[in-house]
Formats: sequence, structure tokens, C-alpha cells
Amino acid sequence: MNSDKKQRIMQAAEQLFRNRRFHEITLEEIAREAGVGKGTIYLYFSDKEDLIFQAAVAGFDEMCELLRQNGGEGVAFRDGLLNMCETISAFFKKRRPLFRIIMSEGERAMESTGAGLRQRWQQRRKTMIQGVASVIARGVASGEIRRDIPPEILAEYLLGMVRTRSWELEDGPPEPLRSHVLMLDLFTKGAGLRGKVGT
Amino acid sequence: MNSDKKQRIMQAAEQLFRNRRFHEITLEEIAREAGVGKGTIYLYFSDKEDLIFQAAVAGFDEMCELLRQNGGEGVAFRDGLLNMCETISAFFKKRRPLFRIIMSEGERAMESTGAGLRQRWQQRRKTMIQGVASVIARGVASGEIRRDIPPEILAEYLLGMVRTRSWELEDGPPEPLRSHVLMLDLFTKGAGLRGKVGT
Amino acid sequence: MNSDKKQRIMQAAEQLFRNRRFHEITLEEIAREAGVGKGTIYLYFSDKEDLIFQAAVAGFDEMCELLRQNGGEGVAFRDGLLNMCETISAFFKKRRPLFRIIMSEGERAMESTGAGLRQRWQQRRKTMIQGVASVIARGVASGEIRRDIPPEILAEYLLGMVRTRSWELEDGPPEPLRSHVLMLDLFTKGAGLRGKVGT
Amino acid sequence: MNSDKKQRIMQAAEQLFRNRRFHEITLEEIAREAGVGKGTIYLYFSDKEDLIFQAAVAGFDEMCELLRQNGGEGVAFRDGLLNMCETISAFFKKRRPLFRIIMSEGERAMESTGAGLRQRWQQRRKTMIQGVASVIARGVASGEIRRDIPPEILAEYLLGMVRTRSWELEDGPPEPLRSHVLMLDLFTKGAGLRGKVGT
DNA sequence: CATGAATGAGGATTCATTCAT
DNA sequence: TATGAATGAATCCTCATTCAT
Repeated sequence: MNSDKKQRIMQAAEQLFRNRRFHEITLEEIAREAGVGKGTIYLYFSDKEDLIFQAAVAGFDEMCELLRQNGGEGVAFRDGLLNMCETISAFFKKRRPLFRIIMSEGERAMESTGAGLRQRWQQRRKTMIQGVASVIARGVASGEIRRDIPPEILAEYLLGMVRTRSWELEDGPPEPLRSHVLMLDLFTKGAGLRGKVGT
Repeated sequence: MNSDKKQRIMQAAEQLFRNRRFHEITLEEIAREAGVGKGTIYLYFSDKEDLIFQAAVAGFDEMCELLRQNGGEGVAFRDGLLNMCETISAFFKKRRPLFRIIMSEGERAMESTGAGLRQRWQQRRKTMIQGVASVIARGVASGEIRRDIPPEILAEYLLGMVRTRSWELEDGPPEPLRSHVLMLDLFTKGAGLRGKVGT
Repeated sequence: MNSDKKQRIMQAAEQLFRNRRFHEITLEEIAREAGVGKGTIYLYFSDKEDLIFQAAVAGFDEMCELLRQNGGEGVAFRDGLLNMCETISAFFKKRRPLFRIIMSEGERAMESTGAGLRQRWQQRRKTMIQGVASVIARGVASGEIRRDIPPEILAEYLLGMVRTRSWELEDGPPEPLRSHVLMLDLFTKGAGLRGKVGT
Repeated sequence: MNSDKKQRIMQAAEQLFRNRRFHEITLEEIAREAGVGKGTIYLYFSDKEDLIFQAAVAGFDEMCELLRQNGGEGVAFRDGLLNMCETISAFFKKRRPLFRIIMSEGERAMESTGAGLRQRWQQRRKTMIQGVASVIARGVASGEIRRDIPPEILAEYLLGMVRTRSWELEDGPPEPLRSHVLMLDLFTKGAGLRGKVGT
């Protein structure tokens, strides 16, 4: 019931982040939402910044865990990849605020000169990319994926596409054009036309 | 010379955004940096929020203008695309803070229930995407680009890749792996292996 | 009218110090008492500590100035001394809170590791002591005061007696026993009995 | 072992008072320093104020006890006085924080409208003064000390000198000028010159 | 008796915004 | 127009105090 409180606080922070920004959220609100006293927050976090950052890291971890479970060691390469993209998409769709925190706090962590922050964050990012990269690597091994670009880089670009799909295209084009299947088709075959490409 | 001051203020705001967030920047600093009085800001902007937003929009416009100039009506499709990607990259590399503002304010504009904000922002985004899409359309016309996905959507994905390249990969992998040429190669040919794909 | 505000704030602080201690006074009260906005305080003082300290120093200066005026270059040594003691007494009787601030802030200044604080304070103390010492020196010159103890030290002890008289004896013994004349008599002739002393 | 904890708490408070003021010390620190739980403090003291005040009173009592022991009924008057001054000086030198508490809490007790506080404090002061006064009275009896000023008042002034010596002169002039012998010489013979005085 | 996790009133401080000049 | 001194609402954070264990 100790970590229970800490959890509740981070969850409350995440909720409030849904449609507000860091400076638009007060600790009083977070405390109220979490059902704890204002001072309690400071038992678990050094300050507001720390609370938000830890919430982001925790959320990130959750997603990494999900990814690990859905990495599908047994499944075929293509199914694994689709699986993963859908997992990530679903996760962020359900927990949109987390996406916002990760975006803004990721930024923060990068710029931050603060000692271990940058490192802790980078490590999480790497974990996530590695998850996707390991699946792609299976595709490389099976000869389905090109060898001239390291799987990690391909993973980054793929994640970028997932983000584009989830974020930029969100409420724009009709469903079929945003399907993960089409997205993966674009990722593997490219935008070029078969016949012409290579010319 | 009226707009001179307004310009200076927005530029100052942009600069300060380089390594700080909205709530970490004070109007006092912006005024000092711009070399104007604090009250002067309120002659040109309704409030802090408005100032930042206008700075973002102005920056956005500048980039759209650049894009228009470099869209290269006369150039070959492939050269035009490369040109554009490099233009965008260079612009944001040089004006990194603007990137941050656009990211965070874009968010804001989307969520904002505020009257015309969302619209104004969306319009800019559309302009930018259209710029890229129009080049891609030339590729479609020449048979170099697949027809099953609308140029606008391809443009979004391409812009997502540019962002990935500029942002996520920034200080990671060695230069050749981050070259725009390789990126475009991936965009057109895809991650799949020629021979296998289509199987 | 600039320093007008600063003055008013320090005066308000002094007043409120009359029967309360540092941590029992709020800046809100000080602002209200001074008739200024809360934020205004921070235009003239870096923080609460600084405000109180500056108030103390300012008060100290006022007293030094008074002392300078009443040092009486022209008056006889004994009258000058009496004058001075009465001046100091009267000053602190009228501005009792200042006495409290000086006591507690003097302490503070001594212990404080803060750069120039200690020095600034010490300098004031020295000025005050010198004021009294210079009068005593006239007594030494005229052969009325012993030479084996430096005037500065005698001045310190005399000031200690003034404090005792004003503070410890304040509302205890009847007036005649607390007269400055008797006090100075004790200071010059000592507690010993004529005949016996020297035995 | 009940009072063991109470003792430890008061001692801890005294220690922390060495270079900090009432509002700069937290009960958490006191508890830690004393090696007890935070709640334990409230078993022995009604609140923070009470704790500090009781610590001051206890320290005061200790000194009064010391004084009683060193009042030296058997010793000669002059030796007794010297003894006493040195006892007091030594006590406060060793327990400087107590001095600070007594200064600030004495203040408090005087101003306080709170029921018995003022009385309890005054009583202690009286005890201390009486201790010194009783020795001085022996001097009056033996004809060594003047009769026109009550021993209690002389005691107050003497204590004032001790304070001046310990406090103001502390790290100023060289040792010989601060010796208790010289101080007592000044106290008994006065600052005036033998020959001239009485003129 | 002892404890320390939990609390929330209280207060210092900041800063967007106003307005007299 | 332009300014920056003045303001006070808003908020983070501290810490004395309580109370369940």
C-alpha cells in the first residue's frame, strides 16, 4: 500500500495530462485526483518535474513490457511486426496523455543537463527500439528485409511511421488508408512503383 | 518599423525556446532579449499564449515559403523531393527552437477548444503537406510512384521520416546512415528485399 | 518616491517586529501595513531575510547618525557621555522593535557565512562603538579616565550597561536607581568602596 | 528512562540552535538528532514552542545549580565573585546555543502574554541574579562594596559585563584585555582615574 | 510508550498583466 | 506608441501536528 499511493499519484498526473500542459496542472489537482494529501506527493517525488518524469518513465516501461510480451518469438516475421505496430498504436490510443508526456518529457530529458535523467531516458528508448529491431532482424535473417540498413535504424523509421499514423493522420483520412497493413506494406515495399524502381 | 518590434519579440521568444519550455520562459526575459519594454509585448500580442502561438505560425509560414521556392517546378521529380527534404531539414536544424514550439504548440492547437486556433493551425499544416504532396504527385504522374496511396498521405509519412531522421537519429548513427539520399531510397524502395517482396 | 516605497516597507517590518518574531510575521502583513503590493517587496529586497536585515542596518545607521550629532564636540566630557547614553536609550525606547531586530539579526550576521553580511554589520557596530569611544577618549585625554584599558573596550562595556539598564532593569527597580546619572557614576567610580579599594 | 528521552530531545534542540534560529530548525531534525521518532516529541512537549522554551529553562536551571555550587560560601568575597563570573562564562562558552535560546526565548517570555511563561522565566532570572547578588552582598557586608546601590542591581550590571565580555568582545581584542580579572577590576574600581575621581 | 506515514494549512515567491507617465 | 514600476492571484513547497499501528 506504499507503492499504491505512488501509483495513484502517477496515474492521476497522467490523467490530468490528457488535455493540459505541465504548467496548467497544479499539484493540488493531482493530489485531489489521486485522493491523497498535497504533502504526500513529496514523500514519493522530489518535485513536480520529478513526478511527471517518473510518470513518463513508468508509462514507457509498461509499454516496453507489452512489447516484450507481443514480440512473438514464435510467430512469423510479418505477423510479429504487425502485432507490434498494433500493440504500440493501441497502447497510445488508450493512454493518449502518456504520449504527450513522453513527447514533451522526452524532449526535456534530451536537453536536460541533469545527471542521470538523459541516460535513464535514452535507455528506455533503446529498449523500445531494440524490441522492434529484434523482430526486423528476423526478417533480415529470413532474407525478407534489406541488409544495407541496420535493423535499429529501420525500427526508428518504422516507429516514426506508427507515430505519423497515430498522430498526424488520426482524424483525417478514412480508416482503410490508415490501416496498419497498408502502413507496413508501404514500409516494406516503399512508395516507388515496382516496374519503374531500379531504373 | 511597427512590425520591426513585433518581429524582434517573436524572434526573441523563439530563441529562448531553444532549451526551455513555455512555463520556464518569462515575458521579462523575452522583452529584455528583444530589447523592448515589457508592456510593449501587449501592444502586439494579447497574451503570452498568443505570442508563442504567433511565433510558431510565423515560423511555419517562413518554412512554407521556403518550400514553395524550393518545390522546384522545373526540376525532375526525384531531385525536387530530395531538395525539399533537405530544405525542411536544414530549416529546422538552423531553427531548432521553432521545431520545439511547433511540436508543443501544434499539440496545443489540436486540443484547444479555442475558436479559430485549430483552424489556423490546420491550414498551415495542410499547406506544408500540399507542398510535399504536389512534388510527389509529379512522381505519380510520371509513373514513378504508386497510385494506391494518395500523395497527401505519402507526404505525411515522408515528413514523419524527415522528423525521425532529424530528431530521433540526430546524434546517433554515423552520417551516411542519416543521409537524405538513403532516407529517400528507403522511402521509395521500402525496407523489403527486391527479390522476395511480392512473394 | 522610489525610495519612499522602500522606506515604507522597512518601517512596516520594523513595526511588526515589535511583538513578534521573524517567523511570526508574514510578508502579506508587511505589505498591507506598508500599503504596497506583496510583489513590490521583491523589487527592493531579494527576500524576507534581506528585508529584515536591511531594516536593521538602516535603523542602526539612523542611530549612528544621531550619535554623531549628539557626540557633542563642544560639550564637556561628562556631559557628552551622559548625552550619548541618553540618546541611545531614548532611541531604543522609542523604537523598541529595532532593538529586537538588531539583537536577533546581529546574531544572524555574526554566524552568517554569507559574504559581505558579516562585514557590513561589523562595520556598523564599529561605527557605533567608535562614537562612544571617541567621547571616552576625551576623558582619557583630560585625565579623567584610566589609560590601561582602550577606550573601545570601555565603550563596549558602557554600551553593555546601557543595554542592561534599558532592557534587564526596564520595568523593575524605581526610577532613581535606573537613572543614567547613577549608571555613569557606577561606570566611572566602580562598585567598590573608596576607602577599601586599593587595599 | 522516561526522562532520558526528554533529555535527549532537549539536548538535540540545543545543539541545533547553535547556528540556526527557531524557524530554521525542523522537528524532524530534532527527532533525528535525538534518535527518537517525530511523534515522540509530542509525548513530552505540547508543541515546538514549548520544547524550545523548556530547553531554555532546563539550561537555565543547570546554570543556576552550577552557580549555587560555586557561590562558595566559604571563599573570600573577591574569589567568590571571580569564581562566579568564570563559571558563567565557561558555561555559556561550552553551551553557546543555550545562550542564544535564552536570549531569544527570554525576549519571548517577556513579551508573551501567555499565562505562566513570563512568571516561570522571571523566577529563573531572579534566582540567577540572587546567586550573584548574594556574593556581592558579602562584599557590602565586609565594606568592600558601596551600599547606595542594591546588590541585585549591581549583580545585573555585572552580568551585563560578563555578557559583553563573552559576546561582544568574543573574538575581538587579545585575551589579557578580556580576562575576568580585568573585568572585575573595572567593575569594582570603575573607569575613572583614582586621583581625579571625587573631585 | 513509540513511531513515522500522511496531511493540509500556511507562506514565500513568481510572473503575467495593467496603467500612469 | 513605449515603458517598466507596481500589483496580487496563483502555486509550489514546507513542516508542525496527528493518528493508526
